[in-house]
Amino acid sequence: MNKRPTILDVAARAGVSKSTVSLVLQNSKQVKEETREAVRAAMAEIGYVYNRAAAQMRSQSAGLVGLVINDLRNPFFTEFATVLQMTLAAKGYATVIANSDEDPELQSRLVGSMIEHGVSALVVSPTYGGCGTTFDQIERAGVPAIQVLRKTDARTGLFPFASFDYATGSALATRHLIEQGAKRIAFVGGIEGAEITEERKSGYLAEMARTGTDAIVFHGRSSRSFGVEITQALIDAQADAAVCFNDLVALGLHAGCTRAGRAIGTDIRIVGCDDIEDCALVWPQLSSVDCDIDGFARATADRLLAWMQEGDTPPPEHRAPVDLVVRASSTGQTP
Amino acid sequence: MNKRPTILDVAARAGVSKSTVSLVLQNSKQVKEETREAVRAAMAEIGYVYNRAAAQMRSQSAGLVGLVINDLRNPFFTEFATVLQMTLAAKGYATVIANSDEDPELQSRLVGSMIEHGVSALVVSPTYGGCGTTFDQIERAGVPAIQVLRKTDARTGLFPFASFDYATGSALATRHLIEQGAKRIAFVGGIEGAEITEERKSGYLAEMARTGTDAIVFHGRSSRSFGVEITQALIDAQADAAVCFNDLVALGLHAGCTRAGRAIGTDIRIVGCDDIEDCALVWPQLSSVDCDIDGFARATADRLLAWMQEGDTPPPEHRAPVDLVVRASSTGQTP
DNA sequence: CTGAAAGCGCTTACAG
DNA sequence: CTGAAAGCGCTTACAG
Repeated sequence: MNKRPTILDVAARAGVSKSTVSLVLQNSKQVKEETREAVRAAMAEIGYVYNRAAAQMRSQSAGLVGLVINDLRNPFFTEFATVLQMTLAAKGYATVIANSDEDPELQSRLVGSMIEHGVSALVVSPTYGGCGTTFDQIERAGVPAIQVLRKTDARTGLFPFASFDYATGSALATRHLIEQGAKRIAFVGGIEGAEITEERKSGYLAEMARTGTDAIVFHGRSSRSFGVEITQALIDAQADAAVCFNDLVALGLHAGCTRAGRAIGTDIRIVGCDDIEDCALVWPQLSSVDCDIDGFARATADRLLAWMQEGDTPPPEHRAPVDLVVRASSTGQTP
Repeated sequence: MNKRPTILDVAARAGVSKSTVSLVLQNSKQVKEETREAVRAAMAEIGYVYNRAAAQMRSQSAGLVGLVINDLRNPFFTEFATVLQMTLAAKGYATVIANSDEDPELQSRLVGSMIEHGVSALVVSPTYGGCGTTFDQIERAGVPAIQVLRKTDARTGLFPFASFDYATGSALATRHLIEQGAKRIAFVGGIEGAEITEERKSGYLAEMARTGTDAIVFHGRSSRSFGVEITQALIDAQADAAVCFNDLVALGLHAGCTRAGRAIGTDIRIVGCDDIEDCALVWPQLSSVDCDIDGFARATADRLLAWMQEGDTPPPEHRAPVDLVVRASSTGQTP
């Protein structure tokens, strides 16, 4: 294979100088339409490919955005990553995606690598604990970065935070269960002490306090398997309803109750959180707090682009609204 | 913010020449241990960050691998992407991940962008149809690329293909259902004519032919929602068992049967394919053809690294073995 | 609107 | 083991 042609080859072919070729590459309007066409034709003829490394070196911008996610296997994050990536791609940015797998040390290495690659900005859904290094690193490199869905660095002026209004979401869910006649409502899932858990729990606790009912809390992992495992404890506690930390826990509980022969929607009412696709695809269908993750991902991409390109720093804290989607798992009414 | 320090600054600080710094960066053993330490210390003191764009430009290698997936939201692909990314990260490669969303035109643009970014290799799970452009592009750029899970370009010498032995998998599933006493076994899901569908179906058809039983085939999308939708058609066809194209279809069918009041494992026996995590987390648990996607992803990463680094071209076609995991959805025996 | 020249921060032979 | 020099393929002022 020959070495790749450069702008010099294109220039020779088109009979112009290499500066002109460079300007065409940047869509500068100082170049006459005819010339532009001629250059484009020359590029096509000799199979020219743009060398971004060279451009990046000179212009200090790579057209690359870094995305580091604490758990990429979780479908909620997968959806976020996918939509963010596709939105950025439509604007000409490639996305380096990495899963930190809840490992702060790995997260820090990944971020370091992305900085070396010259990412123009970072989006981080951080691990809990040990994030200091990571954000200090980002600060030193001077790369714009936003924290999404989890806030682990308090400097939201430097690292703006965007998430959903989860407290309202769980309050809505709890109130709905009370209206359905539930008497013993449990909160299930989420690691105790994690900011997001406390936030989602706060709406539940507020409603329980308001109605003078005892709170029943089962903390744990945010996975289907935790939902399955905790089912018996809920039955033992005579819970007749559950506000779950997220849909995975709710779906696990759903499976656990089916297994235990408890009628979902009557014996036990379940509400999840995130409204992932599976909620509408299990039977009975699962009620959930709907977070418009596609819209959130697109908005995040837009905020990031405005920051990178126009220098508009996003607001320190943004909360996207949420919505309760009522289905059979909390009403017992199968459509 | 000051501009970032370069190797010249490091060299000045450490009192050596910039060549020496460069050698330290590359872990060359021509540098004395003491010198190496001094250089490292200098880098830490002044907060040096390696500039890969510059390195890439000179050395023609970016330490970047491109991954293009036809459907990144599918948990099977998500798992593949995640493990591949993590394995490559452990070897010092960053991964640019993109979802082509089954759109050949988008796929071609994404691949073009990755080539511009100077990826050292590509892993593609291609869209069906219109892949010609994409692979021609890759060929012109001379970038090593492997096709995974779907083969859309016949030039497997140029673009080695790696997948699972799906035909054996569906044959195993079908034989198992026959042994369980199923009389009317359907094949459910998968777009007719797609190579992977035909491959999975072939094992089923072979077993049906071997036992002289009529085949019942319902083609369609590979999603949960298709599984839900097709349930009634299966009931109408008096099917008592289903070999599903994948787990998503099987899980949709699972939900549909629960809704319709059909006892899974007795009235209707279901086997999925891929053995994603959810199979063990629904009730009754779902039997499935286990594809060790983690192992496959790691093996793919290794093959890719050997190709990039040693020039070892992978074999034109690789088939990873599969395994039938029997659970309650096909036996009716709840553990 | 186009051309000649400098330089981005590294790596790579080549001397010493 | 270390230093001086060239060059990777672009972009960016600066003239014309």
